Amino acid sequence: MAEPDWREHLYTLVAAIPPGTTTSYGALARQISGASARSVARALSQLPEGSRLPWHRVIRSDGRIADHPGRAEQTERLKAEGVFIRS
DNA sequence: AGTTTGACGGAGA
DNA sequence: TTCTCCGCCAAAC
Repeated sequence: MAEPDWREHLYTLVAAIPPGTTTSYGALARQISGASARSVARALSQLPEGSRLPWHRVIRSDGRIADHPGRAEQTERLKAEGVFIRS
């Protein structure tokens, strides 16, 4: 098959992240065959607004919030869940 | 077809 | 700890 549509897999994994916990792009990429940290990040960047995926629980491997326009919102949400963020 | 861009990661300074 | 450089990879120009 020419198209490794692992997006489904990615969505499943993201949806399975327990509240109050976080994971990283690279960690997800390692769980998905054919994906890389870059690919995962790009996939999430294209996520539609209506999706109920807890995308805010995906941060960088160093425990910081990734550089992106929704970074403020993500920080707020994580803070609301009591997640410790390296600042 | 070649270059740039980006919600990354890791090593080195 | 922060910054830079390089590798990776697909989409956009």
